[in-house]
Amino acid sequence: MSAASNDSSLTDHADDSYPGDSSPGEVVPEDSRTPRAQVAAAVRRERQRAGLSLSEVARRAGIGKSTMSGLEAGTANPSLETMWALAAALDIPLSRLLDPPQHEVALHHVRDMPSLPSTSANYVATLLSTSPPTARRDIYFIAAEPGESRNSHPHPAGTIEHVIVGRGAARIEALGQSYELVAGDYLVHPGDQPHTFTALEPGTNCIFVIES
Amino acid sequence: MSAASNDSSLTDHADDSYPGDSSPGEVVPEDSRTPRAQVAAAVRRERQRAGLSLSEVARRAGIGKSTMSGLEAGTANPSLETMWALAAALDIPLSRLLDPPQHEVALHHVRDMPSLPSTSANYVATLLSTSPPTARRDIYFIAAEPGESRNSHPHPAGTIEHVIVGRGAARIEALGQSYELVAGDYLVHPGDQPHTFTALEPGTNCIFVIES
DNA sequence: CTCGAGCGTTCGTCAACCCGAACGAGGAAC
DNA sequence: GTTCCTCGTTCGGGTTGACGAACGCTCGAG
Repeated sequence: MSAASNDSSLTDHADDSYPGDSSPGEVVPEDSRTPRAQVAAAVRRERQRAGLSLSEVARRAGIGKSTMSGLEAGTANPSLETMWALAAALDIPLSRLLDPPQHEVALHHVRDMPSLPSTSANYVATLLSTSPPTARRDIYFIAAEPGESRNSHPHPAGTIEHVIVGRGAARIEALGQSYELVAGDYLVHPGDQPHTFTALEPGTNCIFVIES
Repeated sequence: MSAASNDSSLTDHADDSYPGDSSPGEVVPEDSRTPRAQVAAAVRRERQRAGLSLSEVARRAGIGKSTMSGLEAGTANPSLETMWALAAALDIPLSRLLDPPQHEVALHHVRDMPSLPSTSANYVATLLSTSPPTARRDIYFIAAEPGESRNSHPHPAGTIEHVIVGRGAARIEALGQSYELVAGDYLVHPGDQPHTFTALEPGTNCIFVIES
């Protein structure tokens, strides 16, 4: 319970430069690629980030201190429920303890990316970013020309669609209403309802951020 | 490596309607909130998605069939290395086996767009969508003119920044590298590292999606 | 029909994960 | 000085996860 009482996270932790993992000749290879090492580093990092002691986290998570100790030492192979409790105690998604190397820089040129087959010739959608497992969101780049409207196929229930016009102008009809957007305008609407998209100017493009 | 190699997600998976799991009075409650049930469902889904048999996956992962069986039945509490091997065999990120059913949708119509005070006159950022407490992502619209570069203030650790250019061109420097983007180009990079943004053409605008 | 191969489940056995308790170290209060 | 609290680590012990083997089952070849 409790939860929510966590704050911090606003203070600027500039001291995260933590030494190269020390622990010299261990029984466990510091492969940094082995799951144990990754989780060990992540657990320690998140715990220190929350400003909590090892004992305190163990208490909140309802796990033994020894478990925590071995975990941070990289000598443990924790079970699912242990990690689950730990993530809950730290109030972070579980995957934050597992996805170690936050992706680096990746540049994608629109011409090199696979465009989706579009039913109409005046509408080209490019998938920029597929949703990683943790966060469910896709990012599309849309280039559209004036002409026929495009009826969006219905997305799963609960989907939310964000539309930002980067250039040109567009009309979006959703929930029986019609909205006109120019560059910079932003519309959010439920994606599971039928809606139509129409470019109003040549060279119109926009971004779709689709959350589910 | 890898990065962005995800595909699928474009095709409309309409076949995921899998029966309500039958098995009425089990020893294990189908809480669907307990980590076991979530992992059980995820494992089965991903395995069927790969078109592999339970035995085949077990063989590839180097784990026992019985382990797989219990896992999909929701009666097991797998260890970290077991899940790691499983994810590797299925060629998916580990966290895909753990992603919880994202809760409801907090739908908020954002009509007003408060512009942020910008240090430089050639750079206007507009907060389009603030992140609800559950999902951590903000969406900004940036209008920028050529001139001085803008040094982005450091975001909290773990933050990821997506940049999509809608119009014009821009140069972004991150992790010691310099990238030039034109309309439609998409760059993702860690937001907790120092980075600079420079517009290269008049009337440049772009979208920032910031995930933390 | 008979046979063989593959699938998914269940059943013992062994190893290991998890826990509580005890330990030494470092501070703060008195 | 002493006392008390907390931190993080190291031990036995009980519980449980992982494995291999055997089971019933379905499907297709001969």
